[in-house]
Amino acid sequence: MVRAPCCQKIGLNRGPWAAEEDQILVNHIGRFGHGNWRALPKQAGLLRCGKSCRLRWMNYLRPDIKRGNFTREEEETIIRLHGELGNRWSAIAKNLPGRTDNEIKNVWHTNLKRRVMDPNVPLKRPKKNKQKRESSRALDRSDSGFSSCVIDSSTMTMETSLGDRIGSKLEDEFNVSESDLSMDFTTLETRWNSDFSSHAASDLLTVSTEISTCDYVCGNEGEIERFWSDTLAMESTVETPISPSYYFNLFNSDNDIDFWRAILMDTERDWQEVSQNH
DNA sequence: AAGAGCCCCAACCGCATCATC
DNA sequence: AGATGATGCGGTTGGGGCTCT
Repeated sequence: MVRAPCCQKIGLNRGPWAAEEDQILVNHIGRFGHGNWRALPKQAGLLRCGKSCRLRWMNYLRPDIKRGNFTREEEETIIRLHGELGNRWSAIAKNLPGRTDNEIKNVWHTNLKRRVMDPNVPLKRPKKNKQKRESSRALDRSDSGFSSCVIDSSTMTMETSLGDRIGSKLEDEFNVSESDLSMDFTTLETRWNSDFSSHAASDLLTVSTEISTCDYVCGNEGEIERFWSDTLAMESTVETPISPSYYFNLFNSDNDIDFWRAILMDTERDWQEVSQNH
């Protein structure tokens, strides 16, 4: 019996994903999840096969994927597990959080295999920050430069020019004083409940977008900014359930693009719920 | 500077397995 | 229990970027 193709391929896009397609897929999964891959592309308005969407999400767009070079420990884990499990890449990937089976398979074939066969063989040319394909850079997380954020999240005290910039934004638009920005979290929560929570979603997101895209936080000027300005350029006049913990965790120095994506997805979900209730 | 060859990795393909009816 | 559809998995490919000559 000949199995029918997983989808009607005539007229569907193939090959590298465009930034717009990535964004559509991320937005759609953020809103509705991915219960049915076969139906997803049609629902999302993507000219892609469901299988292709799944692969793109699982191997690249999923929020919990770790990018960048494999550490020595990860490589040793792969070598050890490959010795135990063989080419069961997905099983190996389960032991390496944030790494995909495809990525592990690639690193095995391109680097680790020859090291195992002959430990004296030198490593292949060291990986540099080589330019990736344009499409693959659409939502690239590996070079977002978020680590340069230096807010002290334990005390919520703003210490740098980033603080000045965001601080003035908060002062101007939310009537938040400098002393507010140095409050401990409990005080801040109280203050939020009494004063800040009446702001509309669009106002809050204007600030969070500015924070996420300002050059202090985003070293890779342009891409993330585009992503967020495009994605968040939606109107909302309703109040949202964005909580102070959410909002002020924006200042955590460990935040990266995954964090911002999670914010986006949750916010969109919240908007959906709020809109439905109106 | 240019081009040939190599390397890397995202994406594809086909088969296996699981889920549902 | 078997048919059918959906998803997962591993092997492979193709093209862009990098290095070498």
